[in-house]
Amino acid sequence: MAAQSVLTPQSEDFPRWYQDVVAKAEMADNGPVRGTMVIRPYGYALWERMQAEMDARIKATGAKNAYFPLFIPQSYFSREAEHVEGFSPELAVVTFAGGEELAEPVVVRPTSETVVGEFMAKWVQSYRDLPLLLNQWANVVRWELRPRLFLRSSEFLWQEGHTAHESYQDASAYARRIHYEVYHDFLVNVLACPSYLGIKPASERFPGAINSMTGEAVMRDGKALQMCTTHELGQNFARAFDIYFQSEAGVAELCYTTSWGASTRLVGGLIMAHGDDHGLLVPPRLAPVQVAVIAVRDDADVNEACQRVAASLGEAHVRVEVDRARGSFGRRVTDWEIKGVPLRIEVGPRDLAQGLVTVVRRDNGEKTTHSLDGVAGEIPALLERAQSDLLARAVAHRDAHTYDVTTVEEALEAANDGFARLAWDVVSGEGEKTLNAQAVSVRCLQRQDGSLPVNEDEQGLVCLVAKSY
RNA sequence: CGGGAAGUAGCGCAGCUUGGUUAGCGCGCCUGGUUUGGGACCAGGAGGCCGCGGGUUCGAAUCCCGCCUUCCCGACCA
Repeated sequence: MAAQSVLTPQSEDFPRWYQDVVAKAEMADNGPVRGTMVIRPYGYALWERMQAEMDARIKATGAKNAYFPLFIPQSYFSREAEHVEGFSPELAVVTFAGGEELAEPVVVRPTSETVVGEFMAKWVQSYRDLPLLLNQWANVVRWELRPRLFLRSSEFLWQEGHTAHESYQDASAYARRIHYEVYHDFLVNVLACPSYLGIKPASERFPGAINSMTGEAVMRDGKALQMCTTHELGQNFARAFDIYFQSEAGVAELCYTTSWGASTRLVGGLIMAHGDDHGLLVPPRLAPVQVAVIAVRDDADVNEACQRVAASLGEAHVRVEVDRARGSFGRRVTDWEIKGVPLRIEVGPRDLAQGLVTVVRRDNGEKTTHSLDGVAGEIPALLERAQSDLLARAVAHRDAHTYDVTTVEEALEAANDGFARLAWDVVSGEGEKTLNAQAVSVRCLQRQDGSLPVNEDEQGLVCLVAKSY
């Protein structure tokens, strides 16, 4: 029966494969306005799972959710020189509303440091009010020149954290905590995406930040994708928005602030980090549907057995969906594969006659036979094994596509297939320009042991360079 | 925003070069039946401002101009 592949093979045309997956897995459609995106239920379910996992981690660091307005006075942006310069080109500005020209144009938020800063200034009076740890789940708008579903849309969904602290040390420590305990932990343990953590070189820094940290993942085609970002804003925004507090000694002092975000781009990252020619591959801990219980035939006994298995899985807190036999078996199997559901339990009359069902792993195609009564109990362990195998595969892929080199020329060569790692001294300055001219950028700087530097001034740093999305 | 490609049914495409009556095909969709252990089959059926606007012409999917959108490669970027 060997059907022709439903998706364009990755090796033939990776961008086309990506679009095929987005469409065939029913994740998203282009919106009517350039760069906008309609997120379909399956795509949104994936995002909701990401939200749930990240939200729990964010709250565990002590931050609380709040919500700030979509519209920001344009004047707020001019208060921080680098910020306005960095964001001006991609702002959407409302100049006309309620039937008339507005006295002051209103910006549709591209990020909320400014408006949050304004209110932090109001809420922070004393050192006792610090740290102030806020997060919001919101949409933002950036008028991007080259949109791609999930990876870069004019409007996207994200979380943005904003915090204010007494000291540089406290702000810096908290930012690093977010980077490790929220983002890195989520990326590794849920998304199974082992990304490189590092700091951005000055050229790639967030407008207004004194330091930007990033998590850079390796996609299946070897390109880089920034999965998250954490900024130390120093006192830049505190100064611009008068975020002062009175210290224990009774002196007015400027706060240190941070901001950090992860967006619906992660859905694109999920696709490109794990997907294969059969479609998406969703790590079990993330999957909105972890197990599809598939009725091979629309038969009373089969359906009853499916319901029983699904019910026991539900009791074991496994996210499960039953696929009754409406349509051909092969078609339904293919559809679940495209959506990347980690496990299928196939229930058919032949197996059932012996009290058996078949379990199939999406990641490696492995089929195993289990007893109808016992299968539900074995699923959690199978899901965990699939999760760790997926992570191991991603680590191997990352390592296989990371090349230690010594010159800018070698780095350029390596960037055709992945990341190049080399001494930052070699690249800093002219080298970075040379790389940029070939669409290769410095993704991040690390210490030699892979840990996060304090800043770019540290000696002996290495940089990871790659082509990126 | 620069360079390239493309917009014809939900999706993928043919038709356009050389303008000419009711615009085709495959998949999908609907109805009925047979099916269902890896994208099923038969029969019948629905579905089109040929991206939008203007122009040329007796006549435009087809030729010309403008715009919009999508895709690829860059610059901007989560």
